[in-house]
Amino acid sequence: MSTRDVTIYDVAKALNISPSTVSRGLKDHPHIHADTKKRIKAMAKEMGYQQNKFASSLRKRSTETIGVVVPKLNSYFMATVIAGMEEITNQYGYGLIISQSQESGKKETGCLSTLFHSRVDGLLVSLAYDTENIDHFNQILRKNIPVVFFDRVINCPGCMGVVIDNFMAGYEVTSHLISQGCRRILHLGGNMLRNVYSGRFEGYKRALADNGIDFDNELLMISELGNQAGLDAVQAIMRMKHRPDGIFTANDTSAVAVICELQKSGIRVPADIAVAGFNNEPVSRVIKPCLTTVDYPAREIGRLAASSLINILKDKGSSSLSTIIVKHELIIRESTLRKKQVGARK
Amino acid sequence: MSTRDVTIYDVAKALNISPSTVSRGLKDHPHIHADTKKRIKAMAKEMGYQQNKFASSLRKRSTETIGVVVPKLNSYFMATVIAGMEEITNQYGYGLIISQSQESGKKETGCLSTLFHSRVDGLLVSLAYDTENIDHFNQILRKNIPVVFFDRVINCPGCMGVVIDNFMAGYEVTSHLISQGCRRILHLGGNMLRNVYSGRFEGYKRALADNGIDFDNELLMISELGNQAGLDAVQAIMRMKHRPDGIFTANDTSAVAVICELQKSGIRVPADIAVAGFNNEPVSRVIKPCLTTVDYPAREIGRLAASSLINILKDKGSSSLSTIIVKHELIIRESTLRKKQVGARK
DNA sequence: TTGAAAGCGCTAACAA
DNA sequence: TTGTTAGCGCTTTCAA
Repeated sequence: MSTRDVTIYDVAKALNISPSTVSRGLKDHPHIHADTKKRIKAMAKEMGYQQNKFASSLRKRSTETIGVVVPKLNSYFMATVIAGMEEITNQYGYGLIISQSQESGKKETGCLSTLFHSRVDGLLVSLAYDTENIDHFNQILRKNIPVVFFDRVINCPGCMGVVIDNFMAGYEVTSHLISQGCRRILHLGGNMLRNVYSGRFEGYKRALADNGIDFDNELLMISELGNQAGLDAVQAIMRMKHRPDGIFTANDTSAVAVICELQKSGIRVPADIAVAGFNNEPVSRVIKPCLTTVDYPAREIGRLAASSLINILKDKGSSSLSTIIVKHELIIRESTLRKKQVGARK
Repeated sequence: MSTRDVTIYDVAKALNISPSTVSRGLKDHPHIHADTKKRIKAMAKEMGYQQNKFASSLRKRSTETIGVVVPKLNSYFMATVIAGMEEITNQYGYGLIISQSQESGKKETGCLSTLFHSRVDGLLVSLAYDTENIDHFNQILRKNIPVVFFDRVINCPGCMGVVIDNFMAGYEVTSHLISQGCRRILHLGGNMLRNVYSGRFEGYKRALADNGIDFDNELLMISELGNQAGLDAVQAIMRMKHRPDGIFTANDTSAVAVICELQKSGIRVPADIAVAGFNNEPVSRVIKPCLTTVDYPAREIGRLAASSLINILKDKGSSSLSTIIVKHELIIRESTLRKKQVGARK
């Protein structure tokens, strides 16, 4: 191909010093004379030296690379989380390898294996929809590669997690619906293996209980929370003899689909049925009526997950690993406002 | 940390053969006896051998890694393009490093430099909104690292591009608006340095001309095509003495913002003003009226870009580099249907 | 068909 | 404060 790269040997020769001194000088080793450092850096720059990361990784047995596994990339939430991660990792000189599990536990296994073989130093993971256990992490955990989960976490010895309080958020959404006069609230939830969905559901149940409303199993629907799920849910609702007067869906995508379909069926939102979603995706402000939802501090989650991981990587053996809970916010909009009151709008 | 990795030396020792034979056997070198290969592979598997990519990269001076630079990750379009790329690159054993320029030419320079230092074998790039030239590619091009642009391409000696026919798409959208009785069509466009925006604009102009409508400079607005741009555009429209009867925006985000704001201002869509967007993002089916837009074959673009790059990488010197044009499709929905006719709906 | 040996570029233990 | 030296694990040329 092209001309060979400049190496520390070339720089050393040009300066008439040894390669190791160059290596040390370049990374500000304390034992090198300030003048020498200056000369080394100047010469390196002049000659267009750039470090060969493979040689370095090979030697140091560390890659300065972090693997990221997300269910999908196509949400505003994920894009923002990743931007937050990049912000931190770039600061510390780490690179990011991003891969999508496409919500499939099987593909997630593939992603992990690829990242493992790329010898990432650590992992940032949000689990796929249908991941059942952490067997596919064994290989990684055995090697003591640290893993920080975010958003969709799982109980995993020695791993950290960054989450919101899904229970509380679910509780708040449901309480809000109740405060708007809803008594039969349907919950459109996801796979209860995922903390985010079980948490929201438990919060929903507790809010019902705290308000003296019995939980009705007919009003719980589990799905993958996509567009189709929204349509199906409305079909089912239309067939009910005793329809709900409120719906709490575990994400915005399905909430939007539900609202569209309800409206098509001649049902008014929120007058007949109030609808609340989750995530505060931009689409929640496009749909009419605007969607009540829960906001996540996505960028902050990304930053926290990344800096936690880097802490572990630096400290090597930092113990007291645990879970970080960041705060969420209930965003009240028209889709649930049935009483003429001043709600906090956004 | 943990136990050392299994190397080809370990496998060789276990089999009482030489490391070079193991290396060859593992990659199906033709000169190795079939039996030996079988034994090598079996033993490697049994011992849990996994190749050290750094040693290999260091030696071969190639990383089997492809760098991807995109403006932003938060669209359905990009997520799908990337999924298409992964599909192909995984097949050929290449890894992907994805980075976001956040629509900034300056950050794009940073991304390229990082990827360059990671010594990617090739690059897949969609340019940032305000990138002015290809100076920041010099470093990469000088090293003969192949670059394939997609969607937002640029004229660059020796580089390939994968695009849709933006001119034709712009022409079709505008012609459609005209067929719906629009005569004063406003174009909300982007930076004309970007092929996608200049193409759409030129198509718009040509359609006007072909229908005997003079291009009116007052009806061209350039912006970054975000939410705010939509609001601003409507503000400006409201102040016009002679308002447009149709709007063609260069993306769906701004089209959606425009429709919301028009409706807030008491203007009916499409009766008073018809609105068409571009990209067929999912939100185009949420907004009411549903948005007329142009569909891109995102996954296909990703696949084509990736396989083109891999072809170059394999063939080493493959010339006749050029541009691949994939087909788009005008999706007609309610936001532009002003005449009672049967349109192709989707 | 297989083996020996050199070296990719860097780091770090040890020596000076 | 700087230098010497020995690898990290792999590929590949040359020789057998």
